[in-house]
Amino acid sequence: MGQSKIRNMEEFAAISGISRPTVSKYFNNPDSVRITTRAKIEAALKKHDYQPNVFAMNQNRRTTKNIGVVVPNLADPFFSEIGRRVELACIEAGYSPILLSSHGSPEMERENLNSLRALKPAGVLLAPFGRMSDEAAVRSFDDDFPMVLFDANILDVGQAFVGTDNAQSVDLMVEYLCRSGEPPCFFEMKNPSNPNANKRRQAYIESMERHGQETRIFQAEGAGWDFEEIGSTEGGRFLAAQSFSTNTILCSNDRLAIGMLSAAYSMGLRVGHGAGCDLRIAGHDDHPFSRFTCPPLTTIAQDYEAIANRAVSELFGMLENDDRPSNRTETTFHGRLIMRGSA
Amino acid sequence: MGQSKIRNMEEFAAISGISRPTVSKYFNNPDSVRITTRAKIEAALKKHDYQPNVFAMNQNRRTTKNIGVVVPNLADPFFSEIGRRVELACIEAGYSPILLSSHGSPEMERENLNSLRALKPAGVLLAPFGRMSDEAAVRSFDDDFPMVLFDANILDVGQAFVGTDNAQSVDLMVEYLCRSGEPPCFFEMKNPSNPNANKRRQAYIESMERHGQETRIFQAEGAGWDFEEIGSTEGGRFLAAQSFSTNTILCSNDRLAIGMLSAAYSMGLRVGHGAGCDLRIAGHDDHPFSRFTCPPLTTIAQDYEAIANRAVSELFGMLENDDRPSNRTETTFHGRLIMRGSA
DNA sequence: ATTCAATATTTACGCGCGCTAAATTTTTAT
DNA sequence: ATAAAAATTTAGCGCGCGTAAATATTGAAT
Repeated sequence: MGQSKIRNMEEFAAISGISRPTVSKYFNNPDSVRITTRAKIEAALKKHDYQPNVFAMNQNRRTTKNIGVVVPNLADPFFSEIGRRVELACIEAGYSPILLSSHGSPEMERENLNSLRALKPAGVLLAPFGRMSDEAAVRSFDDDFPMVLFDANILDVGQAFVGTDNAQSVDLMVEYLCRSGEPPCFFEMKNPSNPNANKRRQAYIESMERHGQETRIFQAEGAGWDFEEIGSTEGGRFLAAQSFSTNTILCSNDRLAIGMLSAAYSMGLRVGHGAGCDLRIAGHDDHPFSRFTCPPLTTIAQDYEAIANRAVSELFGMLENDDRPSNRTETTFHGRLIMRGSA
Repeated sequence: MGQSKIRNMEEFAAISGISRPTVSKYFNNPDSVRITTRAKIEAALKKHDYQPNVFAMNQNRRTTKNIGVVVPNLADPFFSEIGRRVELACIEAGYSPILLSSHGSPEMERENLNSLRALKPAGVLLAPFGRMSDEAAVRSFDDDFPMVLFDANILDVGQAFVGTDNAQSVDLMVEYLCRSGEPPCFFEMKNPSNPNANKRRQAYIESMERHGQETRIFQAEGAGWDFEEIGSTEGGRFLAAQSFSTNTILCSNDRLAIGMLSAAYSMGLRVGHGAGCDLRIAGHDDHPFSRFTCPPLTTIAQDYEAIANRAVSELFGMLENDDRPSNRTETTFHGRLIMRGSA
């Protein structure tokens, strides 16, 4: 392919022996032109490799092929992993994902949404901060563009929500922990950065009550996204003070758990469910690195793949039907219990 | 700000009592118009909040404000961290970074560069795969756009390279390990995904020779980006077979080290430099999670901030002078030895 | 007040493509 | 073969802005 330089669609159309509007149709949808003309165009394409000017296209089209993908923090492996999958699914579907991280700052989430406006996205996939999000900004964006929320829900925002069923997943863990040893204490941040934390606490409470157990919640000070640090420092403080009333700790997420594992190690506490162990620690999310902690972390696996694919297909469903269904859907996938050494 | 809806620059110019081209000049560079007209424009801006259409701008400008940022794998915390910093530095400078991950696939690196072409980027910051990169594609891109390489170098590609001085950093570690205990074995992948690996091996060899020590290199099978998995499986295999000829292992990077820590733990080996320890393990990079391994990982910290900032400033230097200096620069920053529990 | 160069603004045109309506051709169905 | 349907072509406007060249304005020096 490709030797001569073609300036624009006009020239390319001339070369391929087809009129410009038809060539334009072809690039919008190759199936919309007659098979023979399609062949001609593609033949010319092989010899001259031309592609339409993106800016001119986007300027004149009523809708672009851009998909905004906004996550709160790409430095968190959870979001980099799910963001990655969402990105690939968009490409697969012939769209151009634009991946934006808010770097842990709700304000930048607002800025990101604002930048996206200028790109006239066909739709947006947003993993919001939740209650820390600028709700007015998010709602306003929702009014103007097709939007699907994932990971964290906001009441009535977006045409769909896709995430994990925290009630189910936490119950699974609580049930396992109660069955296999002492009932779990719950360790979390006092002011969690992620709204799932609240659902998980609630799920813990309900599950413990269902098992006839007393709830024991321990909240760490500190804000931000340095979860391991908080888990290590604050969790270590609780450990040192022997505050936990059982030997089993369910952490609100894996990153806190990793921090606590680190604290326990440094205190010489032996973590695990075997004989001679002092402590059981469990997490939630099945972070990419949880398999390699010492001991490996018992946790709940979120179905990254399913969440990403469903979020994308929900959005593309709206796009292709070109309507915004009045019935907002909420899809939650079950978590899977991953039993490893730590609990 | 902002009640009425302004369609285009024409309307906005009318409202502010200035001609459209002057308004256009203003948006290109507010300082380029007379102070009195600038005041008028900004007054109008306060009342009507308008912003120029990005697509129309980019179509007609000879150069956009887009900066392509391409990294091999955002799922690797090293790249998500350095990518993050590069991104922020670009925004700071008034440019629009477009962050693209190649998801571990050199082929997608080529595709990413290709997609970038369509966006007429003002410049590109590329962390290449190195020898696995499609060198022709990278060079061709280099011909057409200002480009700065970071993390991994390719001979004579890009107007500048910014990275870490592996010779210095590895030597620092080797020196420390030799001084404080048995000389290190070197653990790496046989077919490393990252070109720095080769430099580090070379640096290890030279440093060991300088210290009058015999070099001992152990290479793991396996390819791809699941470094922890490889470190755990293959590293564990070496450990089980007692292949290592000293009790000290320097891993080519932290992720391999994390895997090996995991293997050592599962085998009941005690890692550290204290009394009663069986093994010392050290890494390289100071991954965000290395502080929280068990034991915490002794490693070399790369200066993420400095690398990101320098790469960006090298690029913007070229952009603002609007010339491509003939003298290609290579900047490497020193690594810092981070002594923690593991070695 | 006048002059003149420096600077700012306006005029005029072009970028590359989407979209539409009407005219024409080609294909499909009868 | 013929009519109906579908696809293509012709023609042309519009999108929102950048930019070179022409013109006007400014302010300092006479």
